[in-house]
Amino acid sequence: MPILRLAIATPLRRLFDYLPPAGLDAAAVTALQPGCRVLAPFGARQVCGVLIEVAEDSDVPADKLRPALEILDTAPLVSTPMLTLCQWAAEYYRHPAGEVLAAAFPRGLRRGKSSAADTEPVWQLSERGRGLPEGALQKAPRQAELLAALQDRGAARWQQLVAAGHSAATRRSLLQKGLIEETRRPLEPGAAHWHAGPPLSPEQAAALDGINSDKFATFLLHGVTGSGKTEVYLKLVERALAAGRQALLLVPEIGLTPQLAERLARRFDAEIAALHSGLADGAREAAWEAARSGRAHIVIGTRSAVFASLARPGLIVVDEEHDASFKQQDGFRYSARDLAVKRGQLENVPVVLGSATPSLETLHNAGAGRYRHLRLTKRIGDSQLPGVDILDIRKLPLRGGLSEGLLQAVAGELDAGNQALLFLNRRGFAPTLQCHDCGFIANCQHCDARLTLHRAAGELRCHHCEWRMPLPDRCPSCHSPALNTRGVGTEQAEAVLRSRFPDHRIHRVDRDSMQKRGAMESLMNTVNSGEPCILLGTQMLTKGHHFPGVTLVGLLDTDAALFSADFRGPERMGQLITQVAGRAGRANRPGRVILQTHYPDHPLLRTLLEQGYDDYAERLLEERKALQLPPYGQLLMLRAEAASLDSAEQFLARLRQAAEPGSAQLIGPLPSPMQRRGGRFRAQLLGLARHRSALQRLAVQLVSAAEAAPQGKRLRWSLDIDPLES
DNA sequence: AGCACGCCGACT
DNA sequence: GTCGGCGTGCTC
Repeated sequence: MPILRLAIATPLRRLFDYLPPAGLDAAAVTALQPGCRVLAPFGARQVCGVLIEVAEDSDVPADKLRPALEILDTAPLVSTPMLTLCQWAAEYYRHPAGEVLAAAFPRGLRRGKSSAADTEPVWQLSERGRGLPEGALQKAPRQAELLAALQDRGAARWQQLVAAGHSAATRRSLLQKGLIEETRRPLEPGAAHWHAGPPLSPEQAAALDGINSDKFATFLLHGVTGSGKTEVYLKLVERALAAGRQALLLVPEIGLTPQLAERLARRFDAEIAALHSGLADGAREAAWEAARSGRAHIVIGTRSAVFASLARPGLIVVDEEHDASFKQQDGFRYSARDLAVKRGQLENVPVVLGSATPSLETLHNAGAGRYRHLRLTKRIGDSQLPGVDILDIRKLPLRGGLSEGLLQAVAGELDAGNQALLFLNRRGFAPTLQCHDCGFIANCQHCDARLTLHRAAGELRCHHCEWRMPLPDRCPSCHSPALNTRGVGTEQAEAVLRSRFPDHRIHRVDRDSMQKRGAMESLMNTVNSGEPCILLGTQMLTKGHHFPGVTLVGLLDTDAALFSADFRGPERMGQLITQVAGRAGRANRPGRVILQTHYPDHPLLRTLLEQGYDDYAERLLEERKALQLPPYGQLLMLRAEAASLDSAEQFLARLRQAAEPGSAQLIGPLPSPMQRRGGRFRAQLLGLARHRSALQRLAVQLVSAAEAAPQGKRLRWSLDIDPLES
């Protein structure tokens, strides 16, 4: 008796065996293809699982096997390489296969909804229509035209007919006469067309030349900001489309999707499917189906799009590959960048990782010859990459975090008709509220964190949980009215800039000011109209956006990054400063970057600014090597969250005891960096290994110990392979 | 994760 | 007497 082995979306880390549904003969069962969805009873409910294999027999006792209810698809909804990728990811990240596969489906299809994507509705001549004598319908020229069109084309999508000028009224008349009919036909991709873009610079041409494979190979496209990486991507997409294949482009944030999509749409007359978390279920399903059926020529999306099946994959691009948003930070903690590379291998297509500031992992892979390293060192046009001026702000008076020197530089640019961009990675008015009389500090009741003052909202808010409260007018502890703020957020800097530059527009760009949908796009339009203005914002401002009119970039306070407890702190700082600085002086205007700091002689800062990101990264790699940290060592992190720190730590201590780490090393349990968050206490156990295999063995042991531990059911725990935060 | 079963408090 | 609280146990 053949057995259907299903992946079911449940936290249980195993596959489930079923008997074939009643009424299916043995031949039909063995012909079933993995990747089809199967409806099956699961405990007291019905679930939709994915067929992984048709097996000969089962280890499960025969009396426990239940028959599946229905095979939902005639053809696999997940392509074979994607099925392999999901199983690989389940193993690698030690995550339940059913949940990994669930990530590969849009919500509706995950629940067993039927997929109509294999066919599309088309109009064609009916039996009677085909038999109509020549020259009929003379009194209805519109109908005759539509009839003739269908005669020529055979069958056509209604959209195509509308585009050719036919109307719904004409269609209705012909339908009533029984001359045409609507049927469904298998989906066929339309032809893609495009126009040649601007001529490539010699460097771009050389890079394009270097990415010379239509088979699997990984390329690092390492190009300074403004060097025209996107243009190289477009040429690569062109190549894939010319070969009749699809291109997948991954970007870090939703905000970047419309921009790239728009640029693609301008170049390509082709179907472009966008996949990101901001999409409603219906739109998401449609885009996903367009990708899977092969109708979409280009698929662009965020992290989760790495799981979108493609009928004819030809290229995978990961833009801004260093960006942390490619790593999912909860639940199934995968790295879309790393999976993109694995996917390229499984589908045998080239993978291009692009960045101005590549991650140390990627640089290391390139250095080891696993990735081909292609460089773009020059900016397009004559524009120069600006140097960074350090502004020593020790002992200087600051207003809203701004020194007089920086304010004057801003004034100079505005007077010259230019735009200035100021970067402050802290939203709100001030990060701390303190009583001047008794020293009381407003802390969150649920987290080990200070409450941020939001003046416009008249609130204190926690940036780590949902907690917020009205701004008190007296100290809650000693009732003194002498409440002071400490530190500066974007809201405060904005207020200072407004009073200093009343005649200029100041655009604040952070999560609070950009809540409305389309706010970013309308801002981009205003700013790119070229009017002199000040842009003030957080990270949001730095990711990929182009501001051609910006000639001055100011970094108000990046000092905190110099003293990060996390070993990745310096890497992130280098990427951030380099990325922000890169926003200045595009097009043909020279740019200038001013960095305010209390530590002008800090060695990290000096290396970065004097030698540039590449040498800086080289130095960081040497340090990582000496400490055997990634990419020279492999990490895993087991986190636990409980009602008390004690129980979280006890749980982890138990796991540590149960594990035989072999050559791997275990550190902890230790309280997590922010011990209490959202009212729960967090602790962690870090695993370090020289080799992947040792880390994998450790991961297996820790997970089985966690599942066996009696406390395991009462507290929340999670395993993070290749964690970004430690 | 769901969902059922099971054993103790305040309601018609 | 029952409706329902969430502890614990299972899912091929």
